Amino acid sequence: MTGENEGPRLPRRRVPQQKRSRGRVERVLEAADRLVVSGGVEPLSTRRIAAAAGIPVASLYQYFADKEAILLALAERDLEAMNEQMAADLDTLSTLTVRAMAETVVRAMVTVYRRRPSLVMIFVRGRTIPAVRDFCRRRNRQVARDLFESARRAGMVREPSNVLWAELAMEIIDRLFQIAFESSLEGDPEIVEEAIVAVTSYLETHATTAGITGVPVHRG
Amino acid sequence: MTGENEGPRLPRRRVPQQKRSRGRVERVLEAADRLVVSGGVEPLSTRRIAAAAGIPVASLYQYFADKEAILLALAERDLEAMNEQMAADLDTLSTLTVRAMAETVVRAMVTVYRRRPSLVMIFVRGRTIPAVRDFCRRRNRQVARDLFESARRAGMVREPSNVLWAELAMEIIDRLFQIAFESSLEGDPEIVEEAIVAVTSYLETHATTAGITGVPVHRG
Amino acid sequence: MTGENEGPRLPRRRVPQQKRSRGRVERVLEAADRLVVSGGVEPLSTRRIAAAAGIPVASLYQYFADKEAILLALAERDLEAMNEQMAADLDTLSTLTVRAMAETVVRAMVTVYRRRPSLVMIFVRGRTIPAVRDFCRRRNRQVARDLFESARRAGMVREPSNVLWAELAMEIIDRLFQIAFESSLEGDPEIVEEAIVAVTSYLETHATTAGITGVPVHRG
Amino acid sequence: MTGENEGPRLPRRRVPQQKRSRGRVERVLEAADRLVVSGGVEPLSTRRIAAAAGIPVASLYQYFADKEAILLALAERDLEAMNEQMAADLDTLSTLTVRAMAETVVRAMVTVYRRRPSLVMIFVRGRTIPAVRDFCRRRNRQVARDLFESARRAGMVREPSNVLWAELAMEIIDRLFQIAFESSLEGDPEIVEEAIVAVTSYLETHATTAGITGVPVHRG
DNA sequence: AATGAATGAGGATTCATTCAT
DNA sequence: TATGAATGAATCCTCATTCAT
Repeated sequence: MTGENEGPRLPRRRVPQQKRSRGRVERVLEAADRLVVSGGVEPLSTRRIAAAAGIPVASLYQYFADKEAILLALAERDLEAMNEQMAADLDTLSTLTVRAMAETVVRAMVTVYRRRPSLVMIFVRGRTIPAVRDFCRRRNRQVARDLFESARRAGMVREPSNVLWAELAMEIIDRLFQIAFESSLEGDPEIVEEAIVAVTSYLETHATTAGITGVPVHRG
Repeated sequence: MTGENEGPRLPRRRVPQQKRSRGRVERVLEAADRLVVSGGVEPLSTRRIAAAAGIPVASLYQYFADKEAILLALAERDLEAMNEQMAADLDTLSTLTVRAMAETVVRAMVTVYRRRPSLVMIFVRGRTIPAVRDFCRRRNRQVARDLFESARRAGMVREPSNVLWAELAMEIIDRLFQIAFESSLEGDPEIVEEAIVAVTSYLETHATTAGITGVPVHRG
Repeated sequence: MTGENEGPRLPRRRVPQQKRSRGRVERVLEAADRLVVSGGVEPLSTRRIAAAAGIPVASLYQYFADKEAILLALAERDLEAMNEQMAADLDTLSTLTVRAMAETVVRAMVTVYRRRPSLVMIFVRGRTIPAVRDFCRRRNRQVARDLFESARRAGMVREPSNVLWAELAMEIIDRLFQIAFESSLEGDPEIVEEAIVAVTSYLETHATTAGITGVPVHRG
Repeated sequence: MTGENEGPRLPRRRVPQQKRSRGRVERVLEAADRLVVSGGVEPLSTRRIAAAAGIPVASLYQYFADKEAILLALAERDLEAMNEQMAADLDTLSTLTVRAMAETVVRAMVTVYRRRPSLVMIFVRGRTIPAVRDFCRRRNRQVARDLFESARRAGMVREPSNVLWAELAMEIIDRLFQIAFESSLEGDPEIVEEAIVAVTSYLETHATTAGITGVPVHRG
């Protein structure tokens, strides 16, 4: 139906590579990672990070614009992995449906969250930091747009379409993940399943019949 | 099956009346209200509140346990109004459906948010304050449980039922409201409509046929 | 000629009495005084002041709005004394001339500067602090206006008169004092004499004949 | 009495040519110039200068001993122009009087200040930087000495003469210029005129009759 | 000659809360 | 009940400069 449908594709956005000096930067990120996993995002301070990394506070500002930049760099690193996981998993689908896409995306996210506790601490539980909250909002929006574009090109979205649908869907997932991961780093499986149900049922209200019954994927 | 169905009912939970000294307390709340509406929740401080209320900082602690208590008292006052609005509006329904309940609840919430800008500032945009975030979470859970109980008693919920469904539904609404009210105190109407769609479609996946087609309300 | 001439009078401007707690405030001022006299105005810091006063840094902010306020309070205290000295000395004049007023004012200032080394450190040498510089500028202007008003009322100033003359005269004195006191807390006497000459010769260019030859003072 | 009077002469002091590498140095100075004119002297920092010049911070130290040296080099460049303006304008006088010299010098200064806003920002308004303040003091003293020497050789100064007179005169001009240029880069004309009056009247108290009535200039 | 990297030192201020009166 | 006073703790960030390469 759609002709040249190459399946959903998430652009691999590159982390903008802060300067060089790989070793020190890594040490800072690892220190921040440790601190965040053990104590959450709130009590993080430049002092603590610097101490944990074994470098002077002032040096932090060589590698990062400010405190938040450290947090976001940490998250970005892992979100890159999440992008890859999502892209790879979506690639394995031979038939696209709204449900399949939703499920695939949700499970890919869970997979990465489980592998990266600091991502949970920052991206899921860290929304009390305004900079983090804003960052997450932007990220959700971007991922939503990318997925939406794929789905739309695959003819799964009813026209006239509205990217807002995808953005809200992503926000629904995001919130349900906050609940799922609020008391465990593993994520409550029951809530994860409900997230799939919820987002699927919502998106199907805006889907074409093909989007519900299935669109075959042709790859080049 | 439903037998004695008296329609959904939200218990009017009382604000736990901080101490006494009504006049000063009111002045504090009004001051906090003003500050929050004009500047958001972040830059609020005991000093500023006290100054705006025209009382010494130390006196704040006569009426409120701590800074957050002020914020929460402010929210609670308005959430009480929201409870009433929801209860009243639900009372007008002669036929209950999942869709009707969802729509009624969402619209009641919008009504109150529009009337109370400080509620938007605190309850919707104020989640960067951990105490607020936790409070909202508890409140959402409670409202969800109350509504769920009504719906279940009305035979709208498929068994074996799970209150989690209601809680997640409420969190979906909550999140979509954050998006709807993020750039306007009026709430983006398009997003509000989508919120109704989303939460309805989700809840219908757990509803009985009656919950979808309609349950007549018998009042005593 | 002038009729009711009561001689020049400087209003005794009151220091706006920061709060109460006399003891602590005094200790802070004394500490700042010591530090300023021994090290000048530049290396002054809240930390050092607090340490020298034996109180926590945060307490500084109970008594003073900010760091500069401490410095200015110190200066103000002594400038009050200078006002009194000037007023008292001007009071002793039985005949007013431009020269006599200039000389009296200059000598009164020297008297107080010699008694208050910290005033020299702040008001004369401390102009590298923007807040101090601005404060001095305002003070000079105010004193100039007051003196000018007296002189004008005494018929010493040629009409149409311009208060700018007095302001510039005061700035001339001020600058020559900076030179006089730059290498000694006593003030180079030769430069002081020249200051009198300079300001007198300038003001006489704008004076009436009476202003040059003498106006008798009638007191009530 | 005066014999071989060749008119006042200001030695053209050479800027001591910081190292070499002309292009980069110029770029730094231009960057500093821009920054100073737009934001004043206070918020200047090596980082900002380097950024504005498009070179690494560390390279600044190839061309300048320290941060202040940049500021002073900038000022020196323009003060050289001021020397030339003063020398040239004094050269046009066919009869020397104290008044004529004072007026010529003041107007020459104004001319250059108007042409070089950065000189105003540094030399006139930049005295909150200790290095600048000291530099200005030295410069004023030097110019005063040079002019004094000319005047003295021309027989305009009463003996026993004292170079201090010239130094104080220059400081008077300097201060009145601070007032004249404090709120405008053009310099308040009224204050400029008063500066001429003030410095003339002061210097005339130390002048010979010839210095007041006029000394013909003989050029060789 | 040029520079990326590194840093020690210090800066002012804000805050929520307690307690003696 | 009311409050003036007091404070411990912590905050992020900037800066000029050096040095190894």
